[in-house]
Amino acid sequence: MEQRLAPNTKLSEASLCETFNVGRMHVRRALLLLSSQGIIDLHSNRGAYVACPDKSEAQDVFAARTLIEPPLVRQLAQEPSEVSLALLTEHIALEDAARAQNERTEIIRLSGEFHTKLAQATGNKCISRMMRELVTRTSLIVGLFGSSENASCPDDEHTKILEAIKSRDPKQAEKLLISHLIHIQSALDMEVRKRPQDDLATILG
Amino acid sequence: MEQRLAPNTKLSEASLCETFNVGRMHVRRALLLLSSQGIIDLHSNRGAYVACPDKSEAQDVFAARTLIEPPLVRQLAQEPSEVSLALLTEHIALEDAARAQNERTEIIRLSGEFHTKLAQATGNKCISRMMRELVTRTSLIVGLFGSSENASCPDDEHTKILEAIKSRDPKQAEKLLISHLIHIQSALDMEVRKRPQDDLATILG
DNA sequence: TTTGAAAATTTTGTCGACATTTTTTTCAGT
DNA sequence: ACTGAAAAAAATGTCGACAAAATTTTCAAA
Repeated sequence: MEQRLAPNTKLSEASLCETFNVGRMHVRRALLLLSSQGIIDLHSNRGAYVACPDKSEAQDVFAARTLIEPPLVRQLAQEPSEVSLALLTEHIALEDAARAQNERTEIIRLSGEFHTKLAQATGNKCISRMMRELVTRTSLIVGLFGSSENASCPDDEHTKILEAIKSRDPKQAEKLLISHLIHIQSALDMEVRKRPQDDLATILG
Repeated sequence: MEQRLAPNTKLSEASLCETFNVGRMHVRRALLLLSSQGIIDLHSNRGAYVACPDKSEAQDVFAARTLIEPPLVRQLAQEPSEVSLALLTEHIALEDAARAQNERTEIIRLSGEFHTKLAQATGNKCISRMMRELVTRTSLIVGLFGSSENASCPDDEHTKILEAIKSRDPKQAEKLLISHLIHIQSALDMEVRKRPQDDLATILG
């Protein structure tokens, strides 16, 4: 989620055991679950690697989000609960703080998490789970295909979406969200992918 | 998917090992994956049980489907591939055949699978996977809350949806699908749930 | 130096044994 | 009989050892 692990990074069981001080069984369980979420790939007899989505997979993720998020936000803007609005407002504050302090990994994580929280605001566990998975995979894709600069810096787009929700304006919220998704996509270059990379222990410390 | 295993049925590791002639490791892996899909519940130190969704969870599943499937079908009806149409047509034939021969489990399975195949027809792997999970859980819910008679017998509703898609009529396809979903829901009684039940080995043979 | 096959090492996959927890059974006391 | 605590049985969780596969290294020949 924080893009600290580059796609194709090998996740060997031994390293993970050492890093997290747990037995192989726990590591294997975790890897199995992550692979079921499309976050890592499990190659038989060859180990686990951070997933490296190709163009087609990336398009599928965005198409799925384009299908789900607009009706989701529309619905949310119809009758948002006060609690949800408060949580989202709080989240925006965190995003701003992270941006102010220029904390790259934090910005990336929170940036995705906003969308997860939109889904949580519906109060629907299925939808939350689906969005969480889609957002995680999006993070991977942005890390792979994103131009290094503007790596998912929607600046105030989240703020505007939340404002539309607050003013109970479904049409506007949906419209802003759609253009937000398009904006994220347009910052990607699906043809050129970055270099796969290396050393696990160094990264996770 | 075929509703042969009632909610709350205990799935003990030993039984599963015997039934499928595999080691405990394989059984445990399978159980973990099934639990990640919400099909079974894993209680720590107490084993695996077929999930028994409560009213709220059931509503979440239907709300998720109501959110996703209409735009999905709308999109599909805009430009369906010939291959997809052929597959769906073929599927309807299977459904009719099963109904003609009155094969209960087959009817139930195919009935859900139609929706999965609608998702597959979009060619989007994410969407397919999400729908497959939602459909599976729906099957469980219908088994739990459904009045025993008309257990998911949409008769010709699937046929009509497919016809709307064939005639490139997104609005109509969406409309039919929405009422289809409502129809399924209305056959449920969320208040009265059926008896939890028993014996695994007998059922799976 | 380069190539390629064989050996050595490392890594993953599977199984069985044991510890822990839960469930069932037993059995004494009311 | 009925209750409830103790004992027995059964089930789950975890670990280490070994087998199988993949990767790296070694080393001889071109």
